Amino acid sequence: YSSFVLGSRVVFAESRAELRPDPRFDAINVVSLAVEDDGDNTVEVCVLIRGNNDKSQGRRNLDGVIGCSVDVFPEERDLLNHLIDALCSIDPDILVGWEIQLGSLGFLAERAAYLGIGLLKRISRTLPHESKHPPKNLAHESSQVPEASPADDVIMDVSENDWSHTHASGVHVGGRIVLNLWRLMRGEVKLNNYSLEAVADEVLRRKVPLVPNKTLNRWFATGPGRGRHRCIEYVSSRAMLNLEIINQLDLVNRTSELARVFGIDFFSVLSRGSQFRVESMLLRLAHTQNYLAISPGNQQVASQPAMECMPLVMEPESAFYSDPVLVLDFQSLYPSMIIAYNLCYSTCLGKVFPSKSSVLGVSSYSADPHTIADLKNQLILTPNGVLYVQPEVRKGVVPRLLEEILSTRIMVKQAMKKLAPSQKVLQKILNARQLALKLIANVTYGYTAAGFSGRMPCAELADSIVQCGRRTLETAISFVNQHPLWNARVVYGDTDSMFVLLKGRSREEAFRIGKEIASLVTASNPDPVTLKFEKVYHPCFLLTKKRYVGYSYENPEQNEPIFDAKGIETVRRDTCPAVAKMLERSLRIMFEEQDLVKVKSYVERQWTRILSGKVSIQDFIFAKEVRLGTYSARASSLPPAAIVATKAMLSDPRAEPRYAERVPYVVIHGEPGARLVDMVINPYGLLEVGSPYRLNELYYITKQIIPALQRVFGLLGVNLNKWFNEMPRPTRSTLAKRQSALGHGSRDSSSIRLGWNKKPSAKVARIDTYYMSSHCTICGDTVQGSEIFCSHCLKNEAVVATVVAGRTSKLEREIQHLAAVCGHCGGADWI
DNA sequence: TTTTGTGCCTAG
DNA sequence: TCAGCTAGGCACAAAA
Repeated sequence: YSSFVLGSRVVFAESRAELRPDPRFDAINVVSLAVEDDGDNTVEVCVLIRGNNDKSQGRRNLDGVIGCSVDVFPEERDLLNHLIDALCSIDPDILVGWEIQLGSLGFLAERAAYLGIGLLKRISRTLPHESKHPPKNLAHESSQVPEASPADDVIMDVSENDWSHTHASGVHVGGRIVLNLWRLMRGEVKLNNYSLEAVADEVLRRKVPLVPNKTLNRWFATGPGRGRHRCIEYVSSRAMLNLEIINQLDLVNRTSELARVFGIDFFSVLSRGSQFRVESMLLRLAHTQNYLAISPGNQQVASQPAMECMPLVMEPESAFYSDPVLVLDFQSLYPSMIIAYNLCYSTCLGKVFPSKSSVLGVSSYSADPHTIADLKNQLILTPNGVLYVQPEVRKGVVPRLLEEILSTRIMVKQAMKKLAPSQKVLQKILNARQLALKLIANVTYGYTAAGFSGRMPCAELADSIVQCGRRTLETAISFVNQHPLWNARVVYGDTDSMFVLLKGRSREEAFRIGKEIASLVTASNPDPVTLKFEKVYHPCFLLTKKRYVGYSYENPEQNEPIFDAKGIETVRRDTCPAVAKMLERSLRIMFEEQDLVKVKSYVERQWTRILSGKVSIQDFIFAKEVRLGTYSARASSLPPAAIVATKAMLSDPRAEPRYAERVPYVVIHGEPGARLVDMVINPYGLLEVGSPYRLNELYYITKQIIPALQRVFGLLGVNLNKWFNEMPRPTRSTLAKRQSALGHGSRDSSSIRLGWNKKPSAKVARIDTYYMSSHCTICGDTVQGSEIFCSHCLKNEAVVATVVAGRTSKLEREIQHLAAVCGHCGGADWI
């Protein structure tokens, strides 16, 4: 651990026109390594450039600029060989890349293999394997050096392997951990897309530019000097970003802590599933008690009895509640059930009335009747008709494991409280540890119920856990409903939670009653079952099962409520931001003002903006995960996001989305009666100059925004469609005048595609119309006279340089890229 | 027009 | 080879 080093690399390669780099055609121009030494937390950057022989010139222009070492190689092979040497001497434990398969290390390996260099093998820490199938020619050509036969490097190391391809990266280096950072980020932060820019914004709170490969090429081609320097600086900054993100999230320490708690190795924490973690802990404990686990085959697992029990999910009384609603839930309900009722593989005596005799889970067992008779006062009967022995007879392994996990977690939490505020590192470690314990406690039930891939599931045991939980919740609900003093009613509950309506009570009273309920229900249940009083909603909407939203208060002193939504569009990623924003805003207005007139004027204002095109396209971009190759052949067509991805692949095979990558799309006007899948395009398609496409405002309003709002405000008797139909329609007069003044009036009208919008009256809103705007093309600030850019952006050298360099006809396209480089307006935004 | 199946994402 | 669970809502398109 002491010599721990992170290596991070970004590759920039040549590419042809708009295409992404392809190792079969495009040479590597720049490789940048950011190396962090865990001992002193220093970061060093090494840059390798392909260029002319004049090394001194390269150095002179680059030295000291970003504090990195730069080496220039005329030949690509030399560059790669030097890279391999550098990696071997740095000898990092972990190699990180943003996208390991098509970019970064994967690209390097593929390109190296193309040039006859076995890169992955040569940076491996393990000795070359005694190959099972040695190349036949090797015996005859003994002079051949190992790296001269790199073909298997590609086939074995960068091959298309379903599992490692979709879940890790498929790129392996012996003795080193290879991290595919974007995929790890999916589990760390919830985002609409997992580009480096989006993650840097979320994690580091920093806007970073996205410069297309094509632009990098142009910069690089200017040779030693400013342009090439900018290219190198950009590539290096991307490499360092990887390290910064990892450090900000404390990824390495947290993963190490998980590895320590579960007793598994570092990479398995990231690459293996929950079963592996549960087993690691369970088997270790089981062995100390002289138990061995059974190993049923796939057939056995598949043929175990079906599970019959379901958690309780109440149908909520859908309504707007202006009275306080309490939210209480059982803490770690399933682990509590396992402990309280001694539920375990090792304590189960089977069903009282078995449908098939002597079957228990994946195996067979029938309890001896005499034994059962002897134990008759020491048995536990679960609500699904399964017998278990009491802990006095035999303490189960799973209950013991969970008891230890839960009590350790309490100890860790207490230890955290005793820490001085200065002990931040220890604080983080202990916090990671208690989270790991919580995590493992909650998936232990899943282990017993793992049907598809389970290594040791047990249907009866899983059913007992669920049904005990269900009975506990049902008992609590009727207890609350029947209590004579509270006048309370449970209006919703899901698995382990209760929503209690207190009609006509104040929030203060609600907090008092909430505490009472929690302590009485806890007292009426066996240890360690605990009902926790979580919060008071005041007011709230209950919509359907698993969908509700309210203003929440966690203690009586709290004055500012928290907007708390579950399951609705504001927290979902399968709608566009416009829907989420409008829904949240109107809910807040409703909660704060309790006045539908104000809600109505808000949504009408927004609809007007949308219809007049005064909106940011960003708010209308959908982004959904795409898993090409998994779609049903029976279905009529692919989902919209998959359509967009497939289209992109037609012109550039390297644009294929990674498995489960989120692919963005917008909905545009189409032929009347067109299906949705015929009206989706990549968002960039809308921004191109002369684009015939137009955002389908009516689709967004009538198919996305209105239904979402209707589900909420319909509960108050509102008809959103009526609101929309009776709303005065905005005219696009300002825009139309401007266009006709430019002589652009109807040039493209024949190519306008029309869909929902039956009247072909709308004009094309194109980027060049904004040239007549009184706003800066880049940042939107007001400008003087006929200026295109505001004074701030004009002061930005990078912007001006690129504008002046480009010919006027190119200007329009460049503007998309300019927004990314502008230091004033923060960069990555759309225009 | 209603029902059914697929896909996606979330709650717990 | 490798893979915790179920319930549930909703959009969409095709079949009934």
